[in-house]
Amino acid sequence: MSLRHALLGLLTVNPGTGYELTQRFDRSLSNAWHASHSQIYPELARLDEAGFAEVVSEGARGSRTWAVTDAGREELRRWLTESEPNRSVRNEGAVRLFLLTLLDPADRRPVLERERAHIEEEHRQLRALAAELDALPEPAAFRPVIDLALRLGPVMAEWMTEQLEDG
Amino acid sequence: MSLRHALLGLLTVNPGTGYELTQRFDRSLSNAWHASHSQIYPELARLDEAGFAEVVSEGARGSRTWAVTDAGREELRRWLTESEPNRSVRNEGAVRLFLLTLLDPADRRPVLERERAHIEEEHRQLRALAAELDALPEPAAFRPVIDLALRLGPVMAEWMTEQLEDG
DNA sequence: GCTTGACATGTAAGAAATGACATGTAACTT
DNA sequence: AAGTTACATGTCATTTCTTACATGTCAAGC
Repeated sequence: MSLRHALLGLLTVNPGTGYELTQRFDRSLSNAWHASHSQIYPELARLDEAGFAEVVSEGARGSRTWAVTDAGREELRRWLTESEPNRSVRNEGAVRLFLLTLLDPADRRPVLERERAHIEEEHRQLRALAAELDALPEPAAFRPVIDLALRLGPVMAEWMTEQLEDG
Repeated sequence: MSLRHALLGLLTVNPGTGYELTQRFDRSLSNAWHASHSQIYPELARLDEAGFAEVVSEGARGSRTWAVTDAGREELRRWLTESEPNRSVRNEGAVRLFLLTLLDPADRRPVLERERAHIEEEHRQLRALAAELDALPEPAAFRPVIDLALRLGPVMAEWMTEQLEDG
């Protein structure tokens, strides 16, 4: 159950409300997983039931701040170190890249250009995020993952450029 | 609906039975999408209903060979060129990589090593597939996508090596 | 002749995910 | 004072996916 552990992970980085976690999911995990609030709220309730997370404070507008428990931290550790990863991937963009080779070049070209523009835009946003993180007093634990993403982007963009030249 | 179009795409490459398509899904699209036969058989029936695919021959053991229709090819083209890609990605491995930064180095190390080994094994298999494809009389349309994957692998492996050195 | 494994197709229950519906509060702007 | 936007939490119907159940054929090896 990746949603459960992703949530446990985000809560380990920092406690937060369901609303906030929904946003953090999109900002930091968007290249790995997606979950909307309609999944997150019920899952927080289940984490509570399992003893892996708990409400630590209630604030304005009925907001409830959740934090991971010791049991939750241990469950996350167990999951990361002991369970076999589920390797199955879902990436529509990659499906499209694969199927694109079936189109004739005239149809393929604009799609490839759009994809390259998208990759480049993502790269710009990642660079901005990296700069933001580097300006913080303490370094973010997940900073190296941003570096990985920053390296993968140009490789994809370059491949697309070559495809556009060859096509 | 990615399953539908992935299937349409595989049928465009080559007609095939549901059984065969299940295998091809795993072999050629495993880094992009996964579907098991229990999803594929019903979807083929739906593609038939929609006029996008049809049974072109029946063989031994009740096997039925499906092929894409002209309408199906057009639907695939329309989907690739006109519809907005769904950018949401599901990749448990990437989630794990992200969350790994939360563990202490002693726990992190063996997981990183396992991941690197996995990446390298995938790379070996991709190289073998590439060699296989290059030995064929006509070049495979999707050959360039293999090249992209072959470039991404080493970047990930190197990042992991660095993480192991730094940790 | 028998067994095993690959080929081959289906269904069905349950879990997970999506997208829409529904409601209300607090802060800021005009 | 009214309007807008961001904050905040939930539910529910539908769709999609997974896992298990269920059945049968054909080829190869023993």
